[in-house]
Amino acid sequence: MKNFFHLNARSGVPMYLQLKEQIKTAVAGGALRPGDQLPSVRELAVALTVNPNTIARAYNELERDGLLIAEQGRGTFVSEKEPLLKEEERHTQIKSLINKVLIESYNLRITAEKLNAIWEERLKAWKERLRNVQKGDGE
Amino acid sequence: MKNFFHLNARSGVPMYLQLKEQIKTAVAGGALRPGDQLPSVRELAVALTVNPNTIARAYNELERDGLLIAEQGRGTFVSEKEPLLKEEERHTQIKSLINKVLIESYNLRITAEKLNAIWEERLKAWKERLRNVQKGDGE
DNA sequence: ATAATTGTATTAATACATTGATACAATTTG
DNA sequence: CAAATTGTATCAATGTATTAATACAATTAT
Repeated sequence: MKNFFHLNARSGVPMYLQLKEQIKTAVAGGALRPGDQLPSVRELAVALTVNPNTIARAYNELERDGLLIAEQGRGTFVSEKEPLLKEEERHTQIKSLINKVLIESYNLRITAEKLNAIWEERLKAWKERLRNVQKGDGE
Repeated sequence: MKNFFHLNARSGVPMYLQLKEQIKTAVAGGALRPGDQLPSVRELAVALTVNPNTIARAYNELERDGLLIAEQGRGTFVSEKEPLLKEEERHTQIKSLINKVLIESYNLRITAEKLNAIWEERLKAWKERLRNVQKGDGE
């Protein structure tokens, strides 16, 4: 399996968190699809020259979040199930993230109008990407 | 001065970070306006039953970000200046935050359409709030 | 069956972040 | 000018997070 991932031991960000982010991005970007198998804990540990526990921790937390499924003896896969949280909870989570954007935007002196323009631009790019993913070219 | 702030020592989130968030929210929400003086390091430390250094750290980091201005012997105030970062950098920062929203939204199985609906609702509420702040009723 | 491969659990070493105690420095107030 | 008030700096104590070493358990492959 091709290896999307790369860790920086001196970035300040814990390596297991770096990996989590990269997996989430790979799934959201279509590079990893539901059902896909991830590298084994040991294989990836060797490739990234890090302790297997570091990989396991990232996998574990993403399983807890419902994004991955780990099966002992078989491997770890991108989940094909619905997320664990109820729709309302998921909306609450997104609203909270959006609030952070609004507050940060205000403190950066970005007007609501400019912010909305940026939003529309990013969302459009995102939708375009989703279309391409559906056609099959993941990343 | 009325005290907007409250800290939870056992929340897992460091208290100086809790305070930073609350100050940023208070500024963005209009409860604190440019030029307003914040409680002194000691005064707030007593009110929140925490070490003065904890308050000072939050103030310091927000000053480094350009949100506050501290003057020895005088006090700490909400900045009236423009932010330190260039416009392009500020836009980059917001785009990065928006990207996080998009990725998280995808992994939560929220459609782009639904996400946009939530965005428009939140933005509308935010604009409404900004209008009220301009009229003077901060918080 | 046995070996190999996978994820899991336990424990420990280490570094770092957080908070506090205390003293210092600049400005304002009387 | 002296006292009070403000932010700043330094140092130490402590807890916690991160990573690693190692052994265990389940499944698959031979």
